[in-house]
Amino acid sequence: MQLEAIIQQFEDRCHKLGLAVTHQRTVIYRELIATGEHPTPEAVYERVKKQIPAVSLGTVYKSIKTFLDAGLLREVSLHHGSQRLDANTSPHHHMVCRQCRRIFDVPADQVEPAKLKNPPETGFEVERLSIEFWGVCAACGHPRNHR
Amino acid sequence: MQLEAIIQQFEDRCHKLGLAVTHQRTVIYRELIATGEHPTPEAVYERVKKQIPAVSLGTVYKSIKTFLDAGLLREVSLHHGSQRLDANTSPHHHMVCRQCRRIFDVPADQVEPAKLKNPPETGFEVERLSIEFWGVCAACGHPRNHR
DNA sequence: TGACAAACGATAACTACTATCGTCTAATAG
DNA sequence: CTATTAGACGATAGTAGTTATCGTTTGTCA
Repeated sequence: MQLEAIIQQFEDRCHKLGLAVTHQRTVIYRELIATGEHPTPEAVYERVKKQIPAVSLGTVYKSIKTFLDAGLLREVSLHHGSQRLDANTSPHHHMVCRQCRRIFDVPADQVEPAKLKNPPETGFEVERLSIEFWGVCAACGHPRNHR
Repeated sequence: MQLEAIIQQFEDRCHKLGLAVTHQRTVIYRELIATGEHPTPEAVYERVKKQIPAVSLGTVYKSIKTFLDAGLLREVSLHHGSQRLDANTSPHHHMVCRQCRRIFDVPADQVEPAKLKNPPETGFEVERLSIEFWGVCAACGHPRNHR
């Protein structure tokens, strides 16, 4: 899809969600789409600042949070913030609650193993893989507003 | 394996690695093993403090870093620290370099999909899954000291 | 076009983590 | 079983990443 069509869709979704379509939000969203990478908020801020020199870092953070809540954007990982340690030496994967961020072990033999069909020709040397089942744990219930 | 046998093994590995076996390290490691969860360094500190009230938070952080470097411990995720954003709406997974932490997309159709053999009876509602291939990217080379 | 809710920028505050430094202790060599 | 010493410790200051507060500005809708 063309970038401008994506921006159009973004504006429509904002209207539907009752979110004001501001110049800042549009530029921030455009930069998030335009970069093929997985930027940090700081990196987004640097890109946006080139177009809106007066933009505030707080605004970038607030906009990102708004987009995440609205489902316009995803996080690569649910674990940023604080480090989580794993001393379990037996092969296992994880279930992660997206609300309370609790982590539950899933023994490896309960999982149909994933693998790359075509080993990548990028020179990337895969050493191990980590499978995470994202969802909502029993304690947090099963609300409908998915991210 | 019994807890005390694991501690014994821990002390042997410390000696082999040239790491001093201190009371603090032993208690920290024991608490990491004893908790079935995936604690934050802060949570480990709280547990250790009950046994060594004078322990410093810095020591807990330093010990954890030492254990990670030595391969005595793993991180649940390579992404703690700063948030990483994902505006790519097409189904995909990730390859993550454990050195430079760069993230590369892997289209979902290149991956043999994983799934839970026995849907968990824990009340955990799985919404989506995230597969990460951990390794070393071409730019970082392929050193031998794996984590 | 005017009213108002909400978004903005500036700034302070907070959490998670790392570095520094003087003291203490585990490892070792005698 | 001591003496020596590298390195591990606790206290504390500093940094990075993020969130909260507040007065001003702006997008939305009547």
